[in-house]
Amino acid sequence: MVPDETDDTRRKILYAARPLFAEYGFNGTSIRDITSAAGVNLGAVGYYFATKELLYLHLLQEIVGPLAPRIEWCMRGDDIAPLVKIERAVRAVFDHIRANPDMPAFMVREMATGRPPAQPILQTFGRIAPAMAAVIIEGQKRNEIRAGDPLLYILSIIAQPVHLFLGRVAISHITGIDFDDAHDRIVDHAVAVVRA
Amino acid sequence: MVPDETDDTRRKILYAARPLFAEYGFNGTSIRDITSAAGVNLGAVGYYFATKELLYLHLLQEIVGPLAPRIEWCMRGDDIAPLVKIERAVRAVFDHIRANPDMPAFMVREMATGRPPAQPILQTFGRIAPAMAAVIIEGQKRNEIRAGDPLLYILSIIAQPVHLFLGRVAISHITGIDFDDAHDRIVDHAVAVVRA
DNA sequence: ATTGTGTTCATACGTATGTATGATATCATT
DNA sequence: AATGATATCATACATACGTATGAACACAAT
Repeated sequence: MVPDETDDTRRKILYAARPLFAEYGFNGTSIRDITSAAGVNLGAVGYYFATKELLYLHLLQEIVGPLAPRIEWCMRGDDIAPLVKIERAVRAVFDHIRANPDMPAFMVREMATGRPPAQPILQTFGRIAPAMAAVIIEGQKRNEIRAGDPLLYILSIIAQPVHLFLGRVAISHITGIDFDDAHDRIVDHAVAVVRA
Repeated sequence: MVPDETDDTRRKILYAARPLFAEYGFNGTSIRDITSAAGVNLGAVGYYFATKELLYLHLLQEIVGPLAPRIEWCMRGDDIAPLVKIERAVRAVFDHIRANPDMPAFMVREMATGRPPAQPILQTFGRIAPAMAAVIIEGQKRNEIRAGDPLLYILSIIAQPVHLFLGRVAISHITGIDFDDAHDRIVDHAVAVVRA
């Protein structure tokens, strides 16, 4: 029947699959990798998610889905300046990434294919974009935000944290410098860039 | 550089493999996909590149390698203001992406894995980073560039074009708006963001 | 014509893959 | 104790994969 939220095996699969998909991608992760990392039987993925792709999509929804209501919340409030709302959104994205460290890898892999991203991403962005665009346009009316395509600004606001986060790891590999303890510094950097 | 009938088998393989790796990733692209797209025999990859991974690395070098001397060139010139050098670098990255539309996908897939990027990327960034850092530090000394970690700025400068380019495609899928003819607008947006 | 060298070809091999199947185990309800 | 729904398990199966192999071919040099 409908699998319970408290179902142990199901949770174990989701928990194990997340970092594997993030690091090795969809095609680079086998069901056997997932089930053996989760310590469950090979057939468990088929039992709970029918196919590997449905498992992946469920995970994607779990990872990017919660971002939409968070951003929408940041855009609310008639007495709050547009720029402040935007800054809150940037911080919300960073917060979300900190709580879901695999999110950048998932997102970026989805965008790397030239084809339409998977439904969970389309859906989430379909909610975020209009809310943010309205705020940006309002800010531009008030001359508090520089003129320019709102969509490009939104793109920057979302992409900036994602790429800073991914780049942080790459840079530490290249230069040996570790930004692990510099989360706040990176956030401030991104906020400064976006504000400007 | 479009391969015609007289082109070398080796070239045909590289030409066919490039967009396949970009769209489907390393694991999502089979040697059979590549050779049949290239119209060559299955064994040709083994003959010219020994393994699929060496073919991939050769391609990666071909795609990101030329960026290093270009950026280094942009950083040269004692009588040129640091900010101008940086702006030239941003435009150079966009130019390079326009000439190599698959570059963002390759780069981003490399960074998505939490592990060290492949050698061609490490090598290229190892050349770019010191040159740009010196210019940024010089600009900060002159109070022409805001204080902050030079590495983070470099990261932004490289990542910004890559992500704007990838995001452009995603946005057109989500909103239906096509930025195809808006290359200059996007470049100016990125330059403005970086300058600020 | 023969040789030698570089290239192309069809095909084979072992392994890994996603998914399906049917048996077995678990456990609340009767 | 018996039943029946749910979950776990080992295993089977067809296919796809990367790579290896050796024959066939092209063709310039002898």
